[in-house]
Amino acid sequence: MGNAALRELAAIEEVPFEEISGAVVAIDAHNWLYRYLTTTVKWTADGVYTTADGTEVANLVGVVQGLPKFFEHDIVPVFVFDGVVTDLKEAEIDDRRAAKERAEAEARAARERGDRVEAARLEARTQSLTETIQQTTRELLELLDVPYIEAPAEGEAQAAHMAKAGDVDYAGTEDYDALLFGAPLTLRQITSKGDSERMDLEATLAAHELTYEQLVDVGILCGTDFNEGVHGLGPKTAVKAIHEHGDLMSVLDARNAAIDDVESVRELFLDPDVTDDYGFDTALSPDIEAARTFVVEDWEIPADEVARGFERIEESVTQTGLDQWT
DNA sequence: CTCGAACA
DNA sequence: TGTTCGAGG
Repeated sequence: MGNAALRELAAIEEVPFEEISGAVVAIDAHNWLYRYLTTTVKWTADGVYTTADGTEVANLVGVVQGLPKFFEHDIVPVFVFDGVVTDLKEAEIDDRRAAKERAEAEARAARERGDRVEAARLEARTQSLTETIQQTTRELLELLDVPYIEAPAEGEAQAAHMAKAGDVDYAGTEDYDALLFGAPLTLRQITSKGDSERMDLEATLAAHELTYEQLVDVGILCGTDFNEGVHGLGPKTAVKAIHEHGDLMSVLDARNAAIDDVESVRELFLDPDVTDDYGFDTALSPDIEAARTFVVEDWEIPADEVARGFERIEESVTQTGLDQWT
């Protein structure tokens, strides 16, 4: 869909990790877990990260391997979990569910004709963030004393809100929607090896001579997770149209186009369901032994899969002294 | 989401 | 030149 259109418009700059040392980042937990699981941990079909009763907990490996990245650069993550799913997102979720079911059927077929490699490849696409995955992630974060909060609705919106309020320095997500939710600064690619990317809302607005409200309108015209965009409108044309007509409604009128629930979608970005009722401590004192027991004994993850991760966490505690962050 | 190819 | 579409992660 048209979400990537925003990349074309966004003011993005690479930043070395040294430059963001000491930053507090509100991490979109869903986005982070998903990215980590698909790129680094490789959700597998062979059951390595599955308990005897068949529960998939690859997330625990992801968390243990992913946290050192923050610790080693003195970055404090505050994980933000999603709350209730917006009705408007249901269409998108239906699409994903359909894709997942298709992949499951294809995987079954591949397995039946004896193509194990193909079956494994397809099964990797059928994974989703289960309740267990989210809950065990919370429990592990608690043991490691890493702060997390619950969003009333979209985690993305809540992270943006915290950044806007100045309670964190950045929203952390791959999703360009962060811009539409009004996050002043967003960090992207915090999981990957190389430099991270900083996305700047003010600079984006300035570069295209748009107000924040107009940028939201441009995003909606191109399409978001919450609405289908207008056919034929990509980033360039949408900006041109907003300049010409002023706002979303005028553009739709002029082109004789319509978007389902436009007002609700706009409202969702401009006045999202978020809370100010959060608090977190950035001084961390992780209980590494308890965390290791939780992962290895309670959830049956092979000890060597997480050994290096825990080692790195331990090293950052003793070397930089996590509990000295305040 | 990202990339690359096809297409007005 | 900008948008769409499909495959892969």
